[in-house]
Amino acid sequence: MTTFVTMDNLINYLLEFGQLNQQQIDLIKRKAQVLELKKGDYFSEAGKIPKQVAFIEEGILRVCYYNSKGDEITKYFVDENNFVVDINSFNQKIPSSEYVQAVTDCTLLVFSIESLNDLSNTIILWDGIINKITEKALVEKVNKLSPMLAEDAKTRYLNFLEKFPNLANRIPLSYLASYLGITQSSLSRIRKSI
Amino acid sequence: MTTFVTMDNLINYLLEFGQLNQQQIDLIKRKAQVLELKKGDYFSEAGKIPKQVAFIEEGILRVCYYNSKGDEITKYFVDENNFVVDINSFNQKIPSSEYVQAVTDCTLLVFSIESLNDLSNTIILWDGIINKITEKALVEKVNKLSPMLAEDAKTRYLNFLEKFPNLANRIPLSYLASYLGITQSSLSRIRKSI
DNA sequence: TTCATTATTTGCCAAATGGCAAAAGTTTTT
DNA sequence: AAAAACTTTTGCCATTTGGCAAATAATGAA
Repeated sequence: MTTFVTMDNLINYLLEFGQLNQQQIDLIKRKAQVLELKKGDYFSEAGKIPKQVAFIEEGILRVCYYNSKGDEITKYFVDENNFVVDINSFNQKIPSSEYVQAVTDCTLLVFSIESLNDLSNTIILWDGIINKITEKALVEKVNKLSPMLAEDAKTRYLNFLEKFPNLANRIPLSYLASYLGITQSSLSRIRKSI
Repeated sequence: MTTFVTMDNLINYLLEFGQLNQQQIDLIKRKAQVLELKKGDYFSEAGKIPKQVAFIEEGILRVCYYNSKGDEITKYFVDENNFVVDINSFNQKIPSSEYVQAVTDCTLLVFSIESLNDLSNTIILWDGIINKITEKALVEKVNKLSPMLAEDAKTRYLNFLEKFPNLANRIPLSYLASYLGITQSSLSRIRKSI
C-alpha cells in the first residue's frame, strides 16, 4: 500500500527558507519519491555511501553508530518536517560511519543525488535554501547537545519526554539510554522514580 | 604594537574549500583587519548583535553562556585556523545569547558584514566556500559533543588534554569544568588522579 | 613585601550512576 | 499454548560525581 502524500509539508518547509514559484514547486514534487519504512528499517547504513536525502513526512528516525567499545550509540533522533542524511558522507561521497534507522513506521520524501543536482541547476534559489536548512539543522543539534552535558540524566530524560511525548515507551530502552548517555538500568530506574 | 601578519594561514585555509586567483586573494587580504585580543577580552558579547566574523591566526577562544541556573557554561573552544562567530545570531542579525572570549592572547583576522558582502558580490565562489566552511565546522562540533555524553569525565578530560595539550593548566578551572560538564572540585580530583 | 582577592584543592558525606547477574515481563516462534 | 528469545526491571554493591565548607595556593594590588 502506498499512502497518498500531498507533499504540502515539504513545500511549506522549503518556503520558510526562500521563495519558490508554482513551476518550481511542481518540479520539486516531481523529483521527490515517496518511501515508506517500517519500524526498524534502515534508511542508510554505515559503510555505504549515502545516495539519498529524506524529508520526514511522518514518523521518527534515529542516527546511530558503534563506538570504539562496540556499544551502539544513538547520536540523535529526527522527527517530522525535517531532513535527514549523514550530511558529511553525502557531500563528500564517502562511506558513512552511521546508520539512519526508522524508530517508528515512516513516510519519507526522498531525493536522489541526481534529483538534487537537477533542482540545483534549475531553481536559482535552491542552493541557498538547502544551505540555510543544513545550517539551521546543525546549529540546532549543537544547541541541543551542548547543555545536555551540564544536566543530570533525569533532566535529560524529562527533556526528551517533552520533545517526544509518546515515543519514550515505544522504542527500545537501549536506543534512548545511549542517546541520554546512561545505561539501560539507570534509565529504567529513572523511569521508576517519576 | 601590531603584529605583522601574512594572512597565509587564512588564504591556505580558504583554498582548501575552493579556488581563488591572485586578484581575489589580494581583495580578501585587503578586507581582513588584524585584531589583537588580550586573554580575557571579549570578541563578542551576549545581548549584542555580532557584527564581525573572526579567523583565528593565533590563540584560543571559547564560546560561553549562562544557563537557566545562572551557571556560566563553556560551550566549546575554538583554536587556530578556524573561524569563530555566533553563526546563528550573525546570520539572523539577532542579539547573541553567547559570549566569545579570548582564553589566551589572540591574533584575529576580522571581517565585517560589509566586507563579507563585498566579497560575496565580487568573488564568484565565495558563498560556496563559506558554506562549506560553516558546514564542516558545525559537523565537527556535533561529532565532538555527541560522544562526550557516553564518556566519563576522566575520559573527557584526557581527550581535551590531547586536543589542547598546553591549555589545561593555563585557563581557569571553571572554563574547563563547565565544558566537560562537571564541577570544579571534580575536575580538580580528576587532575590529581592522573 | 604584605595584604587582599581569587582560584584551586581537599575533606566529608550524600546522591547519582555503573556493572553484573538474576528475576520478571514481553514478544515472537513453533 | 508452550517454548524460546528478547527486553526491562531489580538487587547488590562499587565507583563516580556533587554539594558544601574549610584549607591551601596563587595572583594581583597597595
